[in-house]
Amino acid sequence: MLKTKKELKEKIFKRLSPEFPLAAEEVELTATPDPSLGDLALSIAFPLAKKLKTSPRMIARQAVELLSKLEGVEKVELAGAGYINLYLDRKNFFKEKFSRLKKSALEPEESKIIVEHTNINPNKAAHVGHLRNACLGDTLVRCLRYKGEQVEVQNYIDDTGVQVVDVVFGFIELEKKSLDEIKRIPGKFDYYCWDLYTKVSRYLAENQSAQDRKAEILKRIEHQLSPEAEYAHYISRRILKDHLETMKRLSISYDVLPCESSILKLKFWEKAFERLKECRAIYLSTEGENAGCWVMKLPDEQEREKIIVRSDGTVTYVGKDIAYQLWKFGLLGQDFYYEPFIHDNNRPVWISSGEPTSYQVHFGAGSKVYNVIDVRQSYLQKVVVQGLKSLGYEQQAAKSIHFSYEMVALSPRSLKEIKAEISEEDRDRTFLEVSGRKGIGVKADDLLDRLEEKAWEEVAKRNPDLPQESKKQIAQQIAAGAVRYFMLKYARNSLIIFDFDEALNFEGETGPYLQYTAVRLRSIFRKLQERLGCSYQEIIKPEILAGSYLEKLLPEEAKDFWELVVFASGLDEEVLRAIITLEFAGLAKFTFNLCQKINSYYHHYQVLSEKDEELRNLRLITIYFVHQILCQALDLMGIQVPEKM
RNA sequence: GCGCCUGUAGCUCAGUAGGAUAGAGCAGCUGCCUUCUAAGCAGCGGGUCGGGGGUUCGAAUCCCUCCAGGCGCGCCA
Repeated sequence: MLKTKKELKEKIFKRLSPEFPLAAEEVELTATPDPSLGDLALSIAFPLAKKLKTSPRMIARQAVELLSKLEGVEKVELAGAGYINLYLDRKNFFKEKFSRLKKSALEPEESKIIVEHTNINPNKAAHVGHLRNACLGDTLVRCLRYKGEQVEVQNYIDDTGVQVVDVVFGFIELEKKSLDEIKRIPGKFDYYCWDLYTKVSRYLAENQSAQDRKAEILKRIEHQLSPEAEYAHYISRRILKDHLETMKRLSISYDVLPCESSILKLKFWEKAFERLKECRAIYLSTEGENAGCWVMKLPDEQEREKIIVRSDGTVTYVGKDIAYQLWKFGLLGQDFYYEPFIHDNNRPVWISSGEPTSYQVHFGAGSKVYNVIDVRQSYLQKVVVQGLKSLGYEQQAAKSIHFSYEMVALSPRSLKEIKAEISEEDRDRTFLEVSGRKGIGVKADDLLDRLEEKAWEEVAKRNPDLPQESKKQIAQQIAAGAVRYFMLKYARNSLIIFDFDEALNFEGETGPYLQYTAVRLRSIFRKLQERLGCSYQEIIKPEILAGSYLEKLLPEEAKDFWELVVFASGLDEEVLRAIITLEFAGLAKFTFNLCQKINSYYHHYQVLSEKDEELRNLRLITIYFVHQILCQALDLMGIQVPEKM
């Protein structure tokens, strides 16, 4: 539809501009409120009427005449107070759209786009909040690739930060475990550390004196001293592997894992620091409470200074982030070293190293960067962008996009289910923020396990004869589809108050409903082979569309057919809109509505039992068309289509 | 205190670079399985779009104001 609209707009402008004071970008084609009013609406008469001091209907009447016999348009009509409605040439439209199936009308604009997402501290298991981040990030990646962009997916690993230090502290000081003993801990290590981290947080809050010992461990890890650094390295790597396993369950993968330890080792910050000092982006505060710190000022926020380097000379998190952002744009003049960390579908996932390796691979140096981080870090992301601006990198600053989204919180019911211990002050709240520190959160794998269990039962009920292995695989696909749709269906500004009943629902506007729709469409083609002995490839050929098939349809079916085709053709527009607004709820809703329409369509119009062969084939081709687009949309959201359900 | 965000059906949410009659899902109630999978389809009921003012041909959408809620503003990450 994107292509059709673009071509039409140009033609319309050509016809109207000699007669009316009109700019090309003022020609807007929108959907009509009702398909019976035509396919596309032009509301240009309203602003023109104002300019020319006449009535919109007068303008519209004149425009309708000027637009007669437009190529690709069957009829132009005046409607309402002054709308100009266009009826598309159905036969040619469908023919063209069918021949362009699987071809995106979108075009790439960047040389290389970097998307950073997931970024879970490697000291505990992933929870539902992390799932939202990863699902949004991965969907963005898929949409950008569909648009034709070259995309590099990064997952930043804060392997030397205080959260990892807390767990190291727990193993050394509370559990008194040697590294070998830690290595022998069986089972899910991220779960083990989830509990330990909560214990440590409580212990540190109650024992102020332990803070010094923790600070010492932090220093020793930053300076790569034994044995603390080995602890941190082992723990973070093992948990990272667990995280990657969790994400794999959702078909989410990465190209490269840049680590904070490498940034420290290769002195990325020192380099950035020199530059920031040189161009006076930051300055040494000499008086007031920030005396002795290097600080940055945000131009529009007069009062506040942001501390970048502490008075003891250590750099803050945001400082390191500026250096990291410079590297992402290839502005640091230096790269990490890399080695393969794991293999995902025979493709290496690379991890950064501070030491030279034998691998000649390079990452970073993007022309546009998306950082998928929740809304609470908006201020810090602004500081990072300001850093780039101050260094004179205006263009890169403009292409540093903070993809922000609201957090996931837990409903009182969910809190009860996970048996969370809730403090007195939190008791009256209608929801509670996920907190790794307090151990309050729904672990990603727990949620996926519960979904899989439920899906398995449903599959077994319906398809008892399937082999165990198939049932398991289908259950996994359904569980993943449920999670991914759940995370996308809310607008990113909307706080998700997580509730098990809602997340575990497979009916209505859910991932499994979409999957079920695709599975059933697919089974029509399978049954075609089984019952009638012919494959759909024999029937669905482009030549068929050259015939006079559409004329065979009775008015009611013609209307339903056409509405379906026009709607399905909107995918490209929907994807482009999603990329521009960074909003995937619309794409999710579009796919859901497409499913509703196709479900309704083939309930009304039987396919295989239709005696009239031409009619049957036309229905088949319609269903094929929609099925293709549906599968594309599902793929963009990372939702797989099971063989059976 | 300052900044950002949110308020739409009983519940959860779409719809906001102004556009034709405000939409879904869940929950409730009616029908439809000897039929391409009932994880489905068809239908019914349900609304002062937080309140008030303004801008105009037209406002859920833009502006002002008030009310309610959330988040952020650390020499934490």
